[in-house]
Amino acid sequence: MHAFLNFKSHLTELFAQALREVAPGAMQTEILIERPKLAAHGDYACNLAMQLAKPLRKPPRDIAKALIAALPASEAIEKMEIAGAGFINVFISTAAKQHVVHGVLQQGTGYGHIHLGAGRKVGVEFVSANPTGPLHVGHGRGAAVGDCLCNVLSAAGWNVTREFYYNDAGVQIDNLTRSVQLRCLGITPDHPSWPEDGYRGDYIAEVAEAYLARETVEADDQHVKASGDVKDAEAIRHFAVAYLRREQDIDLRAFGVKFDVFALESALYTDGKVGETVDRLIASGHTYEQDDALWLRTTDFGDDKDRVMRKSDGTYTYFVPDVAYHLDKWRRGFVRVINEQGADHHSTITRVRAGLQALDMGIPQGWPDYVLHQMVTVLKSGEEVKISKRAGSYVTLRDLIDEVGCDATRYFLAARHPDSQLVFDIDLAKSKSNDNPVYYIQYAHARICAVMAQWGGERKALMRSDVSLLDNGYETALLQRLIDYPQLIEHAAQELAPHLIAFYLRDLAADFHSYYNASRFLVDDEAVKLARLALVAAVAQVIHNGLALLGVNAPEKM
RNA sequence: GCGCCCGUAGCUCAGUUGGAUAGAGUAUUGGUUUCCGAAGCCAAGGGUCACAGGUUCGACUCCUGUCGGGCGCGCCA
Repeated sequence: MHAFLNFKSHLTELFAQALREVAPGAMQTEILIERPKLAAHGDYACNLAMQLAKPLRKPPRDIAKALIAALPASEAIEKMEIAGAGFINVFISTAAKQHVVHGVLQQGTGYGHIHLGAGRKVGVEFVSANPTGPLHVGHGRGAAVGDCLCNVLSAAGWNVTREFYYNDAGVQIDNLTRSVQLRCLGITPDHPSWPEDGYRGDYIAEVAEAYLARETVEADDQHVKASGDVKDAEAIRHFAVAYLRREQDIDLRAFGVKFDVFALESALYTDGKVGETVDRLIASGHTYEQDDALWLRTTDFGDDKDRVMRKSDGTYTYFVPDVAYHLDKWRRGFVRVINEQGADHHSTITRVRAGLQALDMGIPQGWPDYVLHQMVTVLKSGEEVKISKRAGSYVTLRDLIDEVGCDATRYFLAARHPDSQLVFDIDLAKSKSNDNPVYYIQYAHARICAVMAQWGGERKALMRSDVSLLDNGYETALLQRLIDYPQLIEHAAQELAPHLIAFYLRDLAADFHSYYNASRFLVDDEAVKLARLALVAAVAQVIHNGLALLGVNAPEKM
């Protein structure tokens, strides 16, 4: 029954058979079944006839006629029409659509899960903030988009690993260490001796205080007890990193995001992966020495200039461990890796891919994939808040969660195409939160729950409902919307476009609200009542499933 | 100067490997509640899809150029 609900693939198969008969020589033609915008154009449309017009040298409408004649019979199809330049519009019988109601109720939270990924391993790296301060709005967008993408891929049948990579050594961590150490000594950022590139935020003082108080810090990936020794820079570094990692963990938990793997840059050095990568790159012949430095000829792989691997002081530039890290991902068996990052780091893409190609180990050219989100600007009181870590003035993810709530923040940050810049107006999100689309969707869910509570019956009774009674315009629109859901998951997973979930749910909620206002569910006719309740229960289920992908709650009351 | 992303209604944004008459929300205007939640519903107005060429049965979508905005261009990460 479930497979039969996938009308799109069903029609694709039927048209493939018709194509074999009508045009045996044009087998390579791709069959595209799409959903027309207008209901008058049917439930599904096929443009095959127009594509064949040229190779067959026949009018598209004639080809359409031949295709329809050759199309194998199907109970799902009520009628077909030839329209426009040669579209074949297919109308699905209402009876065939009605199966979706019981299908959704039966599958419950599993409805929408498909087998596209076939259990293959995909690694998704996101957030990957360095432990030098709290997470800001940009990290929030990464967290919302990345986590939703993981949920979508998981629903699409992929075996997903969520990964967080961070730099726990290097120049920025040295600055952090020094800043904490100075705070321990009572020196504040307004003091003349405060270093130019020191961290000025108040949270540095909190780290220093905790260190002096010999606190123990338990982050998701490490536990550190402070020695309190102000002279021990190494101890301060360990403690500061753990402390700020813990702060990030608290924010991420409040945001509903969990990681499976935390990868430390320092570990890539200590376990020899960086060294091995360098050796392999040298052996592959893509490196050369110049000006006391070791260079990688990334221009061989599409970069606009070669990149330094080992600086003249003997240390490596950041992209070397990055390549080592991705080699490690490759070896861990990820057939696919997706890195969600801010677009300001887009130049790393070419370098990492070039490094992997230069290893000469058979890693595919376009590996790994990237999803880049554009900048988030924050408006407060009508003015842009400049995000500057050093100045200590920026909007943290925690601020947003506290002020507008986790649900609204996640929805806002995930509901846009990652490629478009995002203006997060805090005052608007706060003061007009009732106009927020997330509440509109949650309201639909809560409304259905209220109706179900008032009815008071058992879900089992809904499974026995006579869904053939669902045939008015509101009902068939909802049926089709529910049928679309698994294909939405497929599309969102293929395009790496989690924002599509948000728009779908908005439309589904709108269809429901219209239905609600035009009909009564708790009517005297028992059969009609059960059928309608079954439909809206299915709608609530899909809203629940979709919101879960966004990481947003589906409350029963609000 | 070079590279990447973006430009769609007053505002915020969708637009499914190129499809039929370009869609939502918001704002504006009008209507809607003896009845399951009005955080709702119904309706109206609002467009040279930045601009100019090109590709073809067909372009918001692909190509080229121009203009405008963002980001990046280090032996920083």
